[in-house]
Amino acid sequence: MSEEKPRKRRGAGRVTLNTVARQAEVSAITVSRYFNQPEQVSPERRERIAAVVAELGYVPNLVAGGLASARGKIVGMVIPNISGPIFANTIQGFSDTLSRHGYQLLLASSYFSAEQEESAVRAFLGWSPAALVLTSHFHSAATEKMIAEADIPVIETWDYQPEREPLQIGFSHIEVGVAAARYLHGKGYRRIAFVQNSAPGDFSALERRDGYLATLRELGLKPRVFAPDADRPPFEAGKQAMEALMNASPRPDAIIFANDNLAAGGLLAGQRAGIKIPEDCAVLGFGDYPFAEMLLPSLSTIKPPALEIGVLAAKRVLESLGVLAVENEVQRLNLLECRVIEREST
Amino acid sequence: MSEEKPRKRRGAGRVTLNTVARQAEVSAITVSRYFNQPEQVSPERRERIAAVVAELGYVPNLVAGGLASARGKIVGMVIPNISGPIFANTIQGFSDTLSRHGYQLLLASSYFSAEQEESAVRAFLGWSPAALVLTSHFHSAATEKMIAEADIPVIETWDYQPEREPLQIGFSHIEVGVAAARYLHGKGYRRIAFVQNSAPGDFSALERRDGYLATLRELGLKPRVFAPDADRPPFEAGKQAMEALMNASPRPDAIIFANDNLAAGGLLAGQRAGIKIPEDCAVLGFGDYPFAEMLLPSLSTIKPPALEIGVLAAKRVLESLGVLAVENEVQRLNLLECRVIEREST
DNA sequence: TTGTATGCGTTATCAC
DNA sequence: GTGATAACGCATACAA
Repeated sequence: MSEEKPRKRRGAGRVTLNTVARQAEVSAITVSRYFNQPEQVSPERRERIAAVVAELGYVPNLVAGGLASARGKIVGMVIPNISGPIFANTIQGFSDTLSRHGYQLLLASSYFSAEQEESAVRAFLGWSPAALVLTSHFHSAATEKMIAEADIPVIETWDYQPEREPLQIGFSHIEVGVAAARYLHGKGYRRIAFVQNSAPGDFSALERRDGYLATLRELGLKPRVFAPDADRPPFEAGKQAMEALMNASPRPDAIIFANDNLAAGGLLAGQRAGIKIPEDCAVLGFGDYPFAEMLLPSLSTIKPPALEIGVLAAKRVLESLGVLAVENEVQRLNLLECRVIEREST
Repeated sequence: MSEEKPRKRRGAGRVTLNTVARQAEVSAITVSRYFNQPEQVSPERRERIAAVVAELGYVPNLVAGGLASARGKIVGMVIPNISGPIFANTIQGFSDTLSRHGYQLLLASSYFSAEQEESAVRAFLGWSPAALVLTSHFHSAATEKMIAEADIPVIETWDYQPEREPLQIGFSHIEVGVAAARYLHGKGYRRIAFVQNSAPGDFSALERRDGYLATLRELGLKPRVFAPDADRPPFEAGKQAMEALMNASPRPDAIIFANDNLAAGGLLAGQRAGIKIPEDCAVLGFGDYPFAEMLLPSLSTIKPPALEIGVLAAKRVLESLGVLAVENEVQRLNLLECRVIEREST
């Protein structure tokens, strides 16, 4: 009796490729081809297989496939924090684009910590992912080594460093700092301060500061940087900064915050202290978080291409896997634009 | 020469368990135990193995392990949308708790579509995940069938339906509707309206509405439900609702919005139209999105336990896998609380 | 505590 | 276009 299923140790009675093959009266490899290169299977058998697959509710075991091919249909992504209002869009765009092509997203967060990133990358590599997507170009030495040896596409997002080897999708944080300073200068502000992020590992924010510093010097203005206490929650950090700067002399007439959370904290603190925004002091953020347009006054900010980064990263991954046709020529660098969103606070 | 590596077809020259075993002069299974049950390996060999692992930079192949054990250290999660301000916290809590115990997160979004959820579940099952986490109890028949046959823990989050079999972690949306109506009634409002979500698949929001309806009838008040156009972006849907309701007669003196995005849209539209909030009309949201406290007037809302849901879901998963000790007795239901956050808009 | 034999479900290789 | 066979790298079962 071919019905007699031998008692297996583990996946007892599970429907496998062989079950389907037997029932459709073809070989296992033909069923495999039915899923991976359907055009190589004759239409007649295709139908037979399709019927059996539907009847048995067969789901291909991607783990076995991954082991056999040493390349799983899975892509690892490490992001500083999942719930952050900007990165969430990147994840969304990335995940959706991937899954539309049969790839799955393996996700972990690093909280701006190189160690956490390293352990995430290590864990991901154990799944022999088809590709890896990281954030920024700041990694531990061990991470650098792993990705160099992994022999899979690695993409760095939210950053742009021409001299680096990995494919990059993002923008220059230094240029954002430059653009912020120039924009405020163009509006007539002259005592422009910069408030750093309170998260210690956010090196990209420091690059924005550096762009600001260089630009102010270039313009012959005196830069003024305020650093909130490390690890202070962003709203409070913004408040702390605003209070400190408003009591300083000379008092700034415009403040660039490292991100919108800080800016919102600063904005509210300023209003509470009776400071008119933007008349007494302009406020500029970064991120264009959803609430930016809902504040009173609404928050001027610099909008990073968060969703585009995710979508483009997925496209580049799929391209380098041969799943998607390559757009134009192969581009090693993918520089996107940040836009200044002018609202009421400047 | 034992150095002579035979040319392999696929993972040519890759460092495997056997490479480590040979170099450490132990058997492969001992190295396997070193990773999975270290306490069963003698300290002396542990050291030897550790040294070789570090030297070779060996990373266990989780794909092979998953195939052999028919249970990967991976957990699938389907969430309506990743970038939504509330679900993001659930993902964050879930992912972090999992990864702290060596499990990885496989993530997909459904956009409130049962079909997309189904295809995500199907793809996940191919990875033989250790567990599956879904949102709400609304699934397609095929999904129900798959999770019933999968023989792995399945947890439903953001919901609570006592009669259902799967483990649930969440709260009763009906009760949220009840609480919202009772709260406003308690504050003296009598013409209380409800604005539905514009996303058609958000059935949980409809349950909140049902709770509202039941309560208003119970209180002897006349309910009034407004449904914005389907798929209209939330801010605009809120605006549409507010404008429609303010021109209605009798005009409501309080509005419950299906979520904070709608509420924010309504709030701004109301102010623009010269309506004083909460004097002319109170506004209550749901979600406690980050911007809620930053609006002017700040938005009263109902705060769901987003982060806790994620953390608790991960804990329950790990418990049922035997990774974590079970808290107290095994609980099939995990009912969490939503709190009314009273701010200026009510 | 440690080791041997075997199989997990698929795909690469090569032959037809 | 189709199939037989041998890996892929690890963990289970059982023995020592």
